[in-house]
Amino acid sequence: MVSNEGKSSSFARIEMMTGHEIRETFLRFFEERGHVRVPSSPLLPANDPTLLFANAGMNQFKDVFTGVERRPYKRATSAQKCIRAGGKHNDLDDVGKTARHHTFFEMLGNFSFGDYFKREAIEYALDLLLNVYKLPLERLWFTVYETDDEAAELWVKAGASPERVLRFGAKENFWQMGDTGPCGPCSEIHYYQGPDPHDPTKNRAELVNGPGDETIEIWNLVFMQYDRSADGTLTPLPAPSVDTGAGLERLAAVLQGVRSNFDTDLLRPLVDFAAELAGRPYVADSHEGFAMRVIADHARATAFSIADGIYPGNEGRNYVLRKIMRRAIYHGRHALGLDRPFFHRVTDKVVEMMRGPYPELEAARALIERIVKSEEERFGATLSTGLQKLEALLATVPYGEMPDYKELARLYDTFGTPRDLIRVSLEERGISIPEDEFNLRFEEALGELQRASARSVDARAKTKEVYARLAERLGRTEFTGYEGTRLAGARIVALIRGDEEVAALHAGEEGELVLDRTPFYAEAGGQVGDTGVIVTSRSDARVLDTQAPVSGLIVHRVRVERGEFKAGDEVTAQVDEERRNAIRRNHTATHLLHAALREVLGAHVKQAGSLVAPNRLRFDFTHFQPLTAEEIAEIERLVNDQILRNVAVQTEIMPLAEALRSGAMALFGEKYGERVRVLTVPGFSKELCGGTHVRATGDIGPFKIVRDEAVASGTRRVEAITGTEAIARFQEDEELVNALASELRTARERLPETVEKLQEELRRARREVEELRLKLAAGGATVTSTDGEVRDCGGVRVLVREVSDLDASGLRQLSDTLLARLKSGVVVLGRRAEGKASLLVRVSADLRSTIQAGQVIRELAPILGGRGGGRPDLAEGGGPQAEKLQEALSASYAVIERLAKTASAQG
RNA sequence: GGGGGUGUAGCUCAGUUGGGAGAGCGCGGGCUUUGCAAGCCUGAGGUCAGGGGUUCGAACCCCCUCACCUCCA
Repeated sequence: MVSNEGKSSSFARIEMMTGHEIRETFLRFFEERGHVRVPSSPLLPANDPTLLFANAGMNQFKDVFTGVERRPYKRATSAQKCIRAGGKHNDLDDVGKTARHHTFFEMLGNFSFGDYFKREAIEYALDLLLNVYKLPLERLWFTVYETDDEAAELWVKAGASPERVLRFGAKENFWQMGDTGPCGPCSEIHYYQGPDPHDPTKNRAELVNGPGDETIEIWNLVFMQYDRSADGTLTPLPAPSVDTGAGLERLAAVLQGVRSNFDTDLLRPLVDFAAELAGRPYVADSHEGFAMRVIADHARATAFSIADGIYPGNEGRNYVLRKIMRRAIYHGRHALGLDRPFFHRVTDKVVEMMRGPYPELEAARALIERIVKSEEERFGATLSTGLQKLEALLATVPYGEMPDYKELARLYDTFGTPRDLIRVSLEERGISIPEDEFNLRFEEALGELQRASARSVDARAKTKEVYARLAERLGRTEFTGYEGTRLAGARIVALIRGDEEVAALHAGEEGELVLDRTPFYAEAGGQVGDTGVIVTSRSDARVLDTQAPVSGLIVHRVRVERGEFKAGDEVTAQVDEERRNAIRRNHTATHLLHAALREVLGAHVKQAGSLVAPNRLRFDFTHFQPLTAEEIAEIERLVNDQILRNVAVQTEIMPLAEALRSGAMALFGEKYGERVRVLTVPGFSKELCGGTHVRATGDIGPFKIVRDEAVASGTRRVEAITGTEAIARFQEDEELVNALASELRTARERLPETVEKLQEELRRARREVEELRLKLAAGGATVTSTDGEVRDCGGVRVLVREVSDLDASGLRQLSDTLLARLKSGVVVLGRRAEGKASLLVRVSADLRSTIQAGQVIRELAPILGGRGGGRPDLAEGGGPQAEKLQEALSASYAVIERLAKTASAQG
């Protein structure tokens, strides 16, 4: 029985624990009870690609619970950094509105991996709460799963009074990791934080898992007891485990006697700092107070994410982070009037507050500031274009009238204009809509918009059943391709055609072969699959590709050229060696490139995808701006230096933990086995990698980056070539430069300046020609004087001329001069060029109502077999029948005369 | 991976069924002047992102490419 030494009557604490002390106390408590203190895993979940962020203390122990992974301890305790944003756990929009919703929080927990079970878990929990944290027993409530008599009994034995132990159904008190796998009942501790705990009308059972937040859950103890199989049956686990979780912020609120997590010393200084930046006091129950809480919470999520290598971007977890950041920035701008970048100062405050327990924050301090600031600037630009578009949209409807929801939603979808901003702008125009209704209609419109454009692309190839069956029956294919590219005496263990296993493949057929051992590398880790041949004395097959549809099962896609292959046949497998060597070069070069990128650009560079093919390599990585020419040159130089060193490439198989300890680069979100292969280029690069590599770096030959592009915001892609490909490229470049130099009659090193000079000369010459032509055309007019050319057509002065020396724009300029001389009248100009003729008609302003230039051109252009049009004072047209230009020009007198007469008759 | 959008002077952006490439700021020169982003006059500065097509004619319409923004998986 756990006794409650701290008497409940003295609710006022002797001295209040800080958040840091509460965390430390928790961890030390369990350390003293045989638990190993395990550091928080990064927010980027290693070993679990299905998870956007670490979101529970047990994440990093998942494989330990399922028995896949073994650790040298059976008891652990941790404070885990978690982010929950969106999804079923937490709606981003709730953060700041309630006392306890957060994007970022810390989860305290103790874990037993098949060691102790319910009894100890319950005793420890109660002991810690009552005797260390000194919580009064009469404020505590306990819940158990409805049929878990064992737990209920244990709580009472430990000191709880029986009426304080409540039973709940599966929704509240049964936990499972997924649809299958370990699961079990859980037990929660709740805390009554209202006044007068002795009054049973106030501190009552209905409040547990009930309405309001007088009573809140503070600790969840999960008893992993069963294994759920696909058909839903539960089998008891041989070694039941314990997984508990207590939110640090909640615990702090309880221990510090405040009702809101935002009033604990973990968050309040950030809220106050936001208030200080805004220059106004924090009033909890106000719009401004809400904004300050949002900023405080989101600043923590932001700082911790960036420190763990998650940067704002437009996909996956990066996108979630961007949403979080922008939400904070928006609220700061809008509710608090913080127009200039401010958020990076709040995140910096987070670094200051949390760098003690989380030194990674201090290490990334400058990076955090830079990234946050640049996101603030980018978002500022997005906001102002969004506002402009919104203004433009509002201008299309009468004042005070509601625009189409679909148009508003389009604004959000296309320009990222926050919906709050849209709603508020509407309000400023006197259109007020209840927030709920607005959100609902907005969502509808948005859904409609996105459904209209969405196509069902989810044709993700399910792993064919045949592979799963084969993998189960055959186990892992032994891969011999590290040592050699040729293997005699391999045995065919399965053949597949289409979706089915077959007994044999015959000449002319395509299908798949599985061997017991193979030198063929299956596509993995970005490296493409090998090609080559598989032969027996009587038959040949060409290997077109090699894949591993199920981990460990190597499948050769083949076309049988001669004879037949049956199960049990002994074959010789020969990989296309030249191609494989090219792949080796590119793969090792990829590692060198990765290391060089980190050295030149910074440690924030992380691999985001890669492709290793025989003719090139492609590498995607996180970086927030295009590479400069100097950076590219520096990277190339570094990589080539390593190649010239010609050091032997080493591979080693070791346990994952040891590899990570030795500083090997691993990919987050990638699944690794317990024993991993580590590839080292001594003194430069160390990475986990299953691919095939060169023996020494010198084998790679020349290395050259040929492309740098953006693949998404925050992610860049470079492509490079090595070996013979690079040499071919250099030769092409050389040829190109030589051809240019000889064409331009200059030395190669003077090419840029020669071209620049040529361009300048060309520009000047063009301008000069233009001026001269114009002068010539207009000058002709002064010499001969316009008088002889001008004819009177029904009272309108008309000047017609062919000027084929001028281009279209020269024609317009000449018409200016001539029309000015004419003062009142019509100018018709024609020109011939490139087998076409064009016409231009100008009418002086005073005649605009009498003769329309467009009308004239519409009558003249058909003569040339074309069309024309324009404005009343200027019109252009033309047609392909250039030989009829004179005819058209002559016809213009009659046309204008007719129009002039019609007009005067009407006038 | 998919949808939507943008790209015009150094910067911020206009540009009307397709018919003369513009404004403000900045920059050069001149004038005026001691007053708060000084005023007036004047000038330079453009591959309308790149390529192809339609057309008598394309910044504008169609197709491809690139860069950037944005929403979603």
